[in-house]
Amino acid sequence: MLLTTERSGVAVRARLFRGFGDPSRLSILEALRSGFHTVSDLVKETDLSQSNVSNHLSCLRDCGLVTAEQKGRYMWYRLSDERVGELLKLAEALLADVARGVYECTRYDTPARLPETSALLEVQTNTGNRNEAN
Amino acid sequence: MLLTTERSGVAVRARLFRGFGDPSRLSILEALRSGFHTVSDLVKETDLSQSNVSNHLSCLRDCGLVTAEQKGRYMWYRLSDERVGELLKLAEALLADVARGVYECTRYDTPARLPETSALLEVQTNTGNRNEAN
DNA sequence: TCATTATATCACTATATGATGATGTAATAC
DNA sequence: GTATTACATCATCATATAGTGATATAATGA
Repeated sequence: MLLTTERSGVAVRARLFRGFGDPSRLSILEALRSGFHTVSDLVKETDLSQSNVSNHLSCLRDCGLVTAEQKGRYMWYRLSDERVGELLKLAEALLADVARGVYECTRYDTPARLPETSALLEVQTNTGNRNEAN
Repeated sequence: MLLTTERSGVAVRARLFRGFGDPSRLSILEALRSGFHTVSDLVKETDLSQSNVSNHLSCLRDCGLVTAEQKGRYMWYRLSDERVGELLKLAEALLADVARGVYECTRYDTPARLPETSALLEVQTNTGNRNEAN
């Protein structure tokens, strides 16, 4: 039973989106859009530490977003499917139009984040409530 | 300065993807694919608590993924852009093919999750390393 | 008016998640 | 052989995030 999109597909798809939902991983994916990269390539391009990149790659591989192939002592990574690139592109386009929304984002008190990149990025993701509506 | 996709766009886009990257929010977005819904509609359809739904909606609105309009004492929510639906669809299609990847996922020790939905969903997202490569 | 319905807000708490640094392990180079 | 390079793994810790329950608010209905 290969759970694809039906039952409990929501949780799996959420996982998939999470793959894209981190700045470090997104940087890696962006880098891979231009083709094969080794881990050290990615370390250079993203300015992340080697273990950090490796761990994220491991996660991305688990999610099925990238695939790897060993050649000598190098591991060559690439996007697993062109639709990964399409998703990135589509999100880009979407963002260009809903940017105002993201722009305005500052829910609650903005729990403090990178001082430089910050401010505009504070799209809080919090939740809460009661269910008396039953 | 309306940061769209250029500088620091990675962080913003990651935020956008995070909007999709949670099972509860994804359920809400899925429900909204079929059109306008009130909060109470969504509470029924998703089995989440009212405050939970409201908080997630607040987050989704901040991300620009949904928009709302008040009519009387009801708030009518809908997807803000058809590309939101397209992203959901594309991810669905992608998942159908990379499902094997997600299927196999169990990184580290699988920190315990929903006993029923579980197992297959365990796409761990951890990271780590050292950077001596400098 | 008061009750009820529909929704939002928020403090609080438990858990998930990301980054780091240390270390393991192959593959090549010398 | 030893050294070095390329990468993976993992424990640890700090922070982000989601859910809950209580409460606020606004709109309608009686």
